[in-house]
Amino acid sequence: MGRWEPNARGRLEQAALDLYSEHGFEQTTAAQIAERAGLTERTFFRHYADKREVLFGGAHALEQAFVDTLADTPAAAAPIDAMASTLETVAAFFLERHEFAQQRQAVIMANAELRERELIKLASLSAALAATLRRRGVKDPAASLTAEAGIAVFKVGFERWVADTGQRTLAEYLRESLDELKAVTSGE
Amino acid sequence: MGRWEPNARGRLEQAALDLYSEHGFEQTTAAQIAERAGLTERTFFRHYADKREVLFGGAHALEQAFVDTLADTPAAAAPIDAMASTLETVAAFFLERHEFAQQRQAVIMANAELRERELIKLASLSAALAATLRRRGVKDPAASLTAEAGIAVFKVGFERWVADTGQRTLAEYLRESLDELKAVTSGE
DNA sequence: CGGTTGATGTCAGTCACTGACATCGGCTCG
DNA sequence: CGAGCCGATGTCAGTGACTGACATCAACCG
Repeated sequence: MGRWEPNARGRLEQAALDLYSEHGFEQTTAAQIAERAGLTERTFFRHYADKREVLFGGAHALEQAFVDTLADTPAAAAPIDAMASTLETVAAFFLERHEFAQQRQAVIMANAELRERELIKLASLSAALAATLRRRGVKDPAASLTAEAGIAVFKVGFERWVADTGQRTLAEYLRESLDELKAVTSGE
Repeated sequence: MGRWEPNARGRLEQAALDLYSEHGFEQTTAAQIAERAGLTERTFFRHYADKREVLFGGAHALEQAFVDTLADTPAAAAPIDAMASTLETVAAFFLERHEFAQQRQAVIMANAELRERELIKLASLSAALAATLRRRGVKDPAASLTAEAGIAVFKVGFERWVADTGQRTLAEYLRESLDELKAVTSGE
C-alpha cells in the first residue's frame, strides 16, 4: 500500500509521544515528528488533522467500546446501573496499559491545548452515551445527566488511577468514584 | 490611558462576536477584528492570548463569583447543598443576559475550537470549586465529584436555558437539573 | 506490460501568533 | 508650563501550523 514502510500512523504516534515527552508539545514541530517517523510534514497532516490529534488516535475506539457496551446492557437496568456496568467493562481496556497511560497523561496535563482536546473527546463521549441512553428510552435531561455523571466518575477515577503506582485497578477506582458520587448527591 | 479611544477590550469583544456571528470563526481573521475595533492585529494579541479567548473575557469574573459564593455558604451545609445554593445565586448573573448568551452560545457551538475553549473554562471552574470545597474540609474524591456534579448540572441546565425562548429563568433550569441528577444517581 | 489507485513528496501560500523596537499621549514633578 | 516617565499602541520581520494543487511512486489488476 504505502510508498515505503507500513504502519505510518503507528510510527507517527510513537514519534510524537516520545518527542512531546522529551521536549514538550510546544517545542516539537510537526516536521520533527514526521522526520523521526521517516515521513514528511505534509504526510503527517494527511493522517492527523493537527498536532494534538496524534495523541488521540484511540479515542474513537474507546467511544465505540463505551457505546457498544452500554447498548448491550440489559434494558431492565436503571440508567445509572447500566452506566456503572459499562464503566466496569470498559475499564478492562486499560488493564495492561497503566504505564502507557501515565506517559500519555503526563504529556497531556503539561499543556493546555492538549487538555482542551482531551476534554472535547470526553464531551463527545458524553454526548454519545446520552444518545445511546435516549435510544433506550431514557428521557432528557435524565439521559444527559446520567452520561455527564458517568463521565465525571470516569474522569475522577481515571485521574486517581493514573496517579497511583499501579496497585489497584481502574475498575476499583471507578467503582469507588461512583459510590462517592452517589453519597455526595444524596446529601452525604 | 489609551492612545485613542478608551475601552479597547470592549470594542474588540464586540467586533469579534459580530464578525464570528456573521462570517464564522474560521473565516474571520484577527486583523479584521482589530480593524473593526480601530486597532491593529498586534494590539489584539496584546489583549487576548489568541482568537478564541476574546469570547471568554467574562470567564474569570464568573469563576470568581462561583468561588466567592461557595466560600460564603454556611459551613454546616452538606457539600451538595452548598453547591445548589451557589448555582442559584450565580444564576442571577445571567438574568438580563439571555439574548447575549444565545448569540454567544451559537457562535461557540458552531466551532470545535471554541467548544474546546468553553470546556477548559468549565474544567477550570470545576477545579476551583473543588479546591474551595477542600478548604471547607471536604475530602477527595468527594470534593472533586461534588464540583464535577455541580458543573454537569450547570452545563445541562445552561444549555436548556439557552435553547429556551426565555420563559423560565436559568435558576429554574439549574434546580430542575440538580433534582434530576439526584434522582438519576439514586437509581431512578 | 500498461493502466489504475492510493499513499506520499514537493511547493507555494495564508494566517495565527511573537519578539524587538519605535512612537504616541497623558501624567507627574519641579 | 516644560522635561521626562510610562503604559498602550503601531510597525516590521519572522516562525510554524496547516492547506491546496500537482507530481510521483509502488503495488495491484487485468
